Amino acid sequence: MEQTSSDSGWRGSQDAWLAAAYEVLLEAGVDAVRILPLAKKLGLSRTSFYWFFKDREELLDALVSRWREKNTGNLIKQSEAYAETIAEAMLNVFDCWFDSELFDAKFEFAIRSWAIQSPELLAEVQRADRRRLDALTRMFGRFGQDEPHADVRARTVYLVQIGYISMQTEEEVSARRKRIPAYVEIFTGKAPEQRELDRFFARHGHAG
Amino acid sequence: MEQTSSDSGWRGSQDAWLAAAYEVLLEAGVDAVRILPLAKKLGLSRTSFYWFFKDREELLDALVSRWREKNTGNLIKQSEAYAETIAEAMLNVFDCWFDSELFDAKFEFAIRSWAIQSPELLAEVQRADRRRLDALTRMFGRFGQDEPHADVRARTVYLVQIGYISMQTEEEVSARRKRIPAYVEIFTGKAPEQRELDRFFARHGHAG
DNA sequence: ACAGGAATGTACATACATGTACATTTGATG
DNA sequence: CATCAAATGTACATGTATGTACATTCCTGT
Repeated sequence: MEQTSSDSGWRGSQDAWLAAAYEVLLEAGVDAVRILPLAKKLGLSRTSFYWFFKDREELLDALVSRWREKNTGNLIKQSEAYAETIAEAMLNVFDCWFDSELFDAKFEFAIRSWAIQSPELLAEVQRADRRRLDALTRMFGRFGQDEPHADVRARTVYLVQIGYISMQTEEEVSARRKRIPAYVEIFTGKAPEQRELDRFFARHGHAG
Repeated sequence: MEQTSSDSGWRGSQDAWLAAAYEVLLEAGVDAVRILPLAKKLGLSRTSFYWFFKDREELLDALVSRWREKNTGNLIKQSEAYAETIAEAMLNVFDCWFDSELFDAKFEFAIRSWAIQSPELLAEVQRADRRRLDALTRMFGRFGQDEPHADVRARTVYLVQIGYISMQTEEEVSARRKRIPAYVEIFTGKAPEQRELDRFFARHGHAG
């Protein structure tokens, strides 16, 4: 069985370095992800890093892989989930914005900021954008929107979220929750039914 | 009279360094804004930089000032411009997204990415967000939206744009132009009149 | 044409990062 | 408990950045 950092007797591990790198990436951007500071953070010698990674680049690649595997897959899955109405479908997608297991917003922003200085990463981010937008467009298509409207509605939903992430706001969940009905109405052109909202809030463990 | 770089007999100038810094900031992010590379870019000795700026920080501050003065002011102005209908008001705001004199999207993104590693800058960006959102909310309020809807509509408009910027897409203007009617409809809940669109396109020098 | 400030360049001290070579310590296993 | 690979640490060579001191060159105005 594969060992994780916590139960091997050693202080360091590939995972520990990666976890530290992830934290720093989210808090301060790629350029702050440097081996020496990470070593200090972990209380390890800088050079033992090289036991787990060939060099800094390999660490950064590992961060990108982590992002790739998490965010895009779940968003597409949610936009393809079963729904009776467009409002319900919309709320399935909203799950991503309220469940950090499904979509890691801070990570997403850090990656996009990083892409400004890396053409390869930018290309990859744009591939992800296209896949996500396509999935959302198909969702609106399934509920009867014609092509141009489905496209622009998909963009609206997606870009509002990407924009929200880029604002780096720290808000109470309750404040964000209040906007949900209005967002659903604007995004889909139709106000959601109360029972649809109830189902959504129930999923997210809010008493009501 | 104040001299600008081009007509003083000197090769360097505060403006030349700032312009180079601006370019690099947009292309590669803050961490690429370093004096030595800038000097190479300008074909000057690194140290003559210190004639114009105390240190790197002063240069970075100048970049922030530049951003502050440009983007926020114009966006607010456009959202307060005269309009007969909400669609027309919306299109006044759209001016910003189609005229780089009014709003510098790449600059905006570079600043936001920078903010990830600078709490002071983040605070300033968030102040700007608030001012801009308030102006947009007031705009929707003037056209009869009640508070919660005006707020969420303002957010939708603003976040779509911030999200678009964050995608770092390079698109033909024509592709973006096609989406305008659908966006106006989604953002305001009402399709724009043809004459309103005509007025908009005329402003932006498209034959029709 | 020359004085004097504006601008540039050279040289130096320093800081912080990377990565490699090699020695040392640590922990699991027989 | 001895062994051996896993993990850590020390030392060194190198690269790239910063900022200061000081000398030099260049433009402008008289």
